[in-house]
Amino acid sequence: MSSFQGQMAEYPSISIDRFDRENLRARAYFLSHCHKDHMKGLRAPALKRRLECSLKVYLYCSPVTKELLLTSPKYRFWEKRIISIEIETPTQISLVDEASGEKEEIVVTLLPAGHCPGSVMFLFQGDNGTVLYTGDFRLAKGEAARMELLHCGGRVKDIQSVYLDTTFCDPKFYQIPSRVHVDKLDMFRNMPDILHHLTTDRSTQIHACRHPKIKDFLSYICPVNAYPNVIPVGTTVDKVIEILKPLCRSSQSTEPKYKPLGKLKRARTTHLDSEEEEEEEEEENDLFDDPLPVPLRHKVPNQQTHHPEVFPMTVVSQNQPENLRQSTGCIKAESMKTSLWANFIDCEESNSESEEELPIPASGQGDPSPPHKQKTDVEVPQWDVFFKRNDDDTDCGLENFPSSTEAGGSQSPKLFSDSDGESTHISSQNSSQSTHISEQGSQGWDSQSDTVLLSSQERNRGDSTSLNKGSYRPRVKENLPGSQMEQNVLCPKSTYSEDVNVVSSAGEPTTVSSGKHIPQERKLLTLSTNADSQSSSDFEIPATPEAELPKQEHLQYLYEKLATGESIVLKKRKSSLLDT
DNA sequence: GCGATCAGCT
DNA sequence: CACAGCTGATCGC
Repeated sequence: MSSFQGQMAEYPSISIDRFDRENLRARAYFLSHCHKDHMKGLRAPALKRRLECSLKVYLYCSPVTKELLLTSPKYRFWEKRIISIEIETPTQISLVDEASGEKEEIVVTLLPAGHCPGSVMFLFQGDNGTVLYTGDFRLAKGEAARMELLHCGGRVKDIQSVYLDTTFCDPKFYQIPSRVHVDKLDMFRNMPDILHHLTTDRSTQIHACRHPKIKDFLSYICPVNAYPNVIPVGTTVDKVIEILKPLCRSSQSTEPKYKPLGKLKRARTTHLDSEEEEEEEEEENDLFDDPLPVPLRHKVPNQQTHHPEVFPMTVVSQNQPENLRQSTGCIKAESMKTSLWANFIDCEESNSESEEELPIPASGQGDPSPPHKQKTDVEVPQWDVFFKRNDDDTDCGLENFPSSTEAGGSQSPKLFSDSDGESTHISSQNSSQSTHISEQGSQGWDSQSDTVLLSSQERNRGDSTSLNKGSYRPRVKENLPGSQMEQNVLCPKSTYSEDVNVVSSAGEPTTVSSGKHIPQERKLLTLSTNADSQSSSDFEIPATPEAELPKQEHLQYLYEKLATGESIVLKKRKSSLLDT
């Protein structure tokens, strides 16, 4: 059980995974994943009343978590107060004290946690430093190194504090609980991509074969402080802290860690399944060489960077002929308030592995890396992209918010139809199973202009897909409440509008982030680029490249079963995929 | 009646 | 062993 009380020392005005007691006064809530032990107080009358009185209070989570949460009638009252944020898309949020009017800006980036569908870690950046809340995470060694958004300029960001899940802090726990099957498929009814890979058959549980060494993660991040969220039975907070202390900055060399993310990524040939390989690769690739490995997709600044210190953030941008429309925006680290963004063009890197290409929407891969490196290829995104995380290097920034990259990558195309308004997109994050689903439209959000997406990955969204065609159906971004919510991508100001904040014209469909800033709105439409094909594949969840794409018949079968309430037992992906 | 908590079980 | 969640019992409001 988590011992975390919901608040972080640096940003006490926000509450994460706890919604009771002191947390009732939070200016914003964050839910890392949809597990009961992280939802304490989330449906309590006290919080319900709070929402009724405080119209500016929202709950931020990943699209998948939002979807899962809202499948329960007990949490439906949150429907208009939940803002989903795409994975790896730095998003600026204004924390307003409704009583005093005091406002604080913070940028949050969701990073896949690999714990369960939709699970994320939260990286917060603001005036009080950069802090990381891991929630429950299960990342293989090396995965942190592949998260661009955890890096800036090729090295790990300067993280003040890490609030982490220390469940497996004890050396004797190397095995992840093997239960992975789900009891109910219904909750995934709106996420066919995920559904296709689930089973209720306990005998065919997906076995987690990674060996988390919650230690590896921390030593890599090397924060100033590390706070254990979970104190295993039989131990004490002090003991856990003692274990963590050697991994924190004071105990490590002060030398900056340089990790060529891109290289790592490139090297990686397999995804989930081969963790070990990943690990090895990682080790091999160490630093310095080749700082700019071949980027999977780099975003190149398409415009100039405005601020020297700015780091690229990805923004979906206008249409560029090629695919990448994303531009990267940059933010200056310290100046969140004024965030400056620069646009970058996203370049894709080619992964060596070629697989099928999924039309990935725009790519999001941003390469955080400084403007210098980049290439602009315009190729179609490759399969790997979906499965791998990009490790581009990055940026920093508010530090870096590069990433959209993955986002892009991860955000994969939408699969199923857009037809209903809800298209689901799942991006796969590689190993981590986190899935992202873009939400559909929720239409009616109220406005909230406080959220801004720094980078947009929208493209990923299926939307983008449509965009290409020009047939883009305006998808509203649901996340953001209402029109305003549009997330603005933080674009470099110059490029786009200045304020990041919000914006959208009301009424208009907000496009996903990227579009937002685009001057004329509807650029989105034009965005096309990225998105391209609708073909985006659906799943990203499968960790392995060979994973199969759900066939129409399979989906049909699933839907029928769901409709009739029958249980579904699927074989896991190992089965063949070949046909698609 | 409902929520919170705990134990037991899966 | 831990995880995540459900069920049932108990207690308090």
